[in-house]
Amino acid sequence: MTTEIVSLVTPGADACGRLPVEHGEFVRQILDRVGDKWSLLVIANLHDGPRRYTDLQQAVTGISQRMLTLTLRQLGEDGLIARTAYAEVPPRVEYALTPLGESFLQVATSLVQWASTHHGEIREHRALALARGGHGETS
Amino acid sequence: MTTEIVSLVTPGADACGRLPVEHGEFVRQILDRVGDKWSLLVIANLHDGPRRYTDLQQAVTGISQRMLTLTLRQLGEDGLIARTAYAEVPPRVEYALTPLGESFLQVATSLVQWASTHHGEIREHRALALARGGHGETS
DNA sequence: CGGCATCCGTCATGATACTG
DNA sequence: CAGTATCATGACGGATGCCG
Repeated sequence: MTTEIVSLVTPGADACGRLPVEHGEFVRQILDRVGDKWSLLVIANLHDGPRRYTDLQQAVTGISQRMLTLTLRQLGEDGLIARTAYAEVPPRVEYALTPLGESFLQVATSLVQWASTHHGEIREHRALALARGGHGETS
Repeated sequence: MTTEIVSLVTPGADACGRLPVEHGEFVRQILDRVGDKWSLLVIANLHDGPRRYTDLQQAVTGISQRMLTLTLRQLGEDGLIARTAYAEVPPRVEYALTPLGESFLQVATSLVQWASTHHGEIREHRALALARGGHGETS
């Protein structure tokens, strides 16, 4: 829905078992999911266990109903989370991580940890780059 | 430049060492980099060693000069890649992964591998979801 | 060759309002 | 409480053309 990949990388760029870039097609699909603004946050907030719609909305803070609903639906369609609706008087719906979702959470976690570890370096680099070419040139 | 985070998640959602969601701020910054359309692909194409501008443009296939330049600059500012310009008659510029960039590549690789492993499941789920709610509802 | 600037279309995102 | 529908916007990305 969001993208329509074609080839992405040179068709002859394989022969290295380290990063199967040729599979860019589905890598991009996954990336479009993680890369979007909320998916990862929603998943992260599910690591504790099932959570309700409103509950999530507050947990993620800045998310709108629209985006929460959309993200939840996408994640559900991808099989990363499961939706359970209870036919009670006050409607209650819970979302939980599926096994697939949990396996993804681990990958996501390593990403987050990398970010935690290196964001300092990155910020330094950014500041440095900004100081140099951001306004005064090299002169 | 792309986003202006504020809080992202509930300020009281810590106490769990597994996913420091409270750090969503810089996680999002990283995510905005990986999540964009090309960064990961460019980085992946650099795992081999230094590469030239035009070289990269062909390697990534669908990328435009604009996006390649932009991506390269971003990555450079973040300290993930290094730019080396040779003052030769035919101008030559090479881009290479920095140690930071290589450490990131490892994380990216695990993400790609997860994608490789589970894209099948995801596609199944998607097809299933599509078949059910895509047009006919639940009877 | 390598790179930047501009115009422009698209689409994801967010705000708001309404329904079951 | 949970979710949908509509509208507006602004970021993102692509094409083109010019400069070092």
